[in-house]
Amino acid sequence: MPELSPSRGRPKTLDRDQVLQTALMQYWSKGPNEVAIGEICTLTGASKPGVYREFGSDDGLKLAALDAYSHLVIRPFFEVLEHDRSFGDAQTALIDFTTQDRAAIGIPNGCLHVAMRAQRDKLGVMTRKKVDLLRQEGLDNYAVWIEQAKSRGEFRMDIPTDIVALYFDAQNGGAMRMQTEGVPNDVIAKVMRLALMVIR
Amino acid sequence: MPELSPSRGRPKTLDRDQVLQTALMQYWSKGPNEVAIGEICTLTGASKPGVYREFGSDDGLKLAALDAYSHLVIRPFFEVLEHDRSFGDAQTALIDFTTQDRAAIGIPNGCLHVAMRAQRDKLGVMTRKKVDLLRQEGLDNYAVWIEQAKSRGEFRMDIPTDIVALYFDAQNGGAMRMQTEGVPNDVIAKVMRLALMVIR
DNA sequence: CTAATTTCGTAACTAAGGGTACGTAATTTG
DNA sequence: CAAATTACGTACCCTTAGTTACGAAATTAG
Repeated sequence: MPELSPSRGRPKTLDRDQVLQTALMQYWSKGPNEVAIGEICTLTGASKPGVYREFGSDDGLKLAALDAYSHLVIRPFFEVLEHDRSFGDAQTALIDFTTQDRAAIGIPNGCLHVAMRAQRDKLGVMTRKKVDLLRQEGLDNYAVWIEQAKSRGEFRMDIPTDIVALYFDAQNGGAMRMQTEGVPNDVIAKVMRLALMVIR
Repeated sequence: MPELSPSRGRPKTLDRDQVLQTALMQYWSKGPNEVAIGEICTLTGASKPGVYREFGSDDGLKLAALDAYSHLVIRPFFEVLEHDRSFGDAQTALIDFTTQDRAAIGIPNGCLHVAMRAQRDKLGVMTRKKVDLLRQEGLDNYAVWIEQAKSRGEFRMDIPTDIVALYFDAQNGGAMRMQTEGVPNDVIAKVMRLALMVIR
């Protein structure tokens, strides 16, 4: 059902991927509600009707950007936890991932998902739904990781898994907020190491 | 220099305090950028020019609301830490304060200051400045509390005070975000107790 | 009572930003 | 080439929300 290069008609010139990447970077660096569609058009040279034809609405563009973000950042983030290393190794890998030097690799500080969670009410229905879904998936990912560690005897059994999952989610959110607020990455790393001391 | 009831002229009818309280509650419960000035006018029966005469601008009204909030909530919050009880007692008092049943006492969930920090870029210059000030004051308050606990031997000396202060700030932010997202208070309390296990 | 003073509130103005109507351009099919 | 088809982008529309111009209303001083 997708329009796979129709044989007739005027050829498409709008660069979907360029618009999407630009939108993603703008939303990520400035916040999802500080960027107007017209601004993305100016930056990419696209026309407003072109963008609307491609993404349907503001909500659609934000959804597409968040989806791209989830593949670019969130998925790799949770893959760090999966690879069967020890609980301790995974934790340091997680801290490294979170506090790596963003400027050096050309990506913005903070987390688009965390930012969207903080502005949930201002988002369209589709994006909001995706935000909620990603939040739940994140908690689930933490949960399986923790259960695994418990079954290996690497984590204390006396704290419910869902509480620990919320705790990790909170630490990540806190780290991302600090980064947004300009706290240096090495300081954030120290705070995260403190946070992970609950693990004996 | 304040206009203390001028002897002449039409008497003022605008109820400053009512407008301020309404604005505070609206910003607090819905978020500082989800409430239009016109809405506050409708709710209070005030006229827009009246509100502007009293508060100067949107920025001025938000500043006044945040200031009221700091006296109503933030100050009492940090006073919990001051009263010379043990570090452990102060911690449980802090959790109780944070996770008390808001609906029962008629105050909104979440924290206006945390919400404003997340929307910092959308605020006017005056409110933004106040937000930053309150953040710094908060960190300072945590710091003196921690130093005190250290000097009493109630807290490990091997972690820098400023790191612990950022950690506490992050936990509070996380708790407030959970509350906003609808996590039940008893669950939040459990997460906070886990967070405070770093203390020995 | 008149002038001076202070506040009131209706009815605008203005800018920003999401969204689209519509005429035009570029292609393929027959 | 004509018809059908698909995409393009200028120039709007419309709503929201912050802000104010301005004439009327209340009050006191002289």
